[in-house]
Amino acid sequence: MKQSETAEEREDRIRQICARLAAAYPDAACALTHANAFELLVATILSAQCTDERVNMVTPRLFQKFPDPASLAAAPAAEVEECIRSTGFFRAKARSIIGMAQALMTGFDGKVPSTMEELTTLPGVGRKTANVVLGVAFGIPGLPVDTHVTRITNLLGLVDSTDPVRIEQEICDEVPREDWTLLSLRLILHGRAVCIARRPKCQQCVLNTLCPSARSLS
DNA sequence: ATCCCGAGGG
DNA sequence: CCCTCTGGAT
Repeated sequence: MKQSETAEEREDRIRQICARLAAAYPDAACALTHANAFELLVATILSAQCTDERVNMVTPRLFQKFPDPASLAAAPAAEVEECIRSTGFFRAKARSIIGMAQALMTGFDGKVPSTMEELTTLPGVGRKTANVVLGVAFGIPGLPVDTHVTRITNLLGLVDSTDPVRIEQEICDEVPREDWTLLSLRLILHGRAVCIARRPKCQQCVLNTLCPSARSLS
């Protein structure tokens, strides 16, 4: 049986994990196509339980028809639903983005707010979506915890929880603030390319020797 | 805990 | 067929 690592060993392992991810994904960036904070907010809401690639297929037409909060706030639900159908959860997502746009118009002068407290008052915007917008659009450090971050941090033995808030707190507590946003983006890239949920490619994983869940052969 | 919901991979 | 995809609201 492997005994639990000391605080120092853990700290060092986290540093190495961050370093190897940085080397593997030096140019990590948000993959959601967007021209401004409003578009990013819409795209991020649409990305729930859906690949970013598919979101990018529907947003050009959506933003052409509804380019700003004012037009989206006044959009017929059926028309929005038709635009975003292929992203799944289309009725709930249409309700969310239209309601979000209306809330921007009535409460925020048509502008996307830049605080966690304000963002999470918007329909369809939870902590994960808010963290994406804060980090990518406003450069405010945060750690969006999605399905990939949840899976990988648990496999790595850095956390033992599926509670996003708890994961965010525990990881942020041990990683420099300026690295939070990129770490999240890199974990997501890693989760898509290597540490795939269904069948992790442990043989070609740069975190192989740092991961208690790694298998040497499949 | 459950629902929302389409699309692609294995 | 079953699982998963940058979740959030009830």
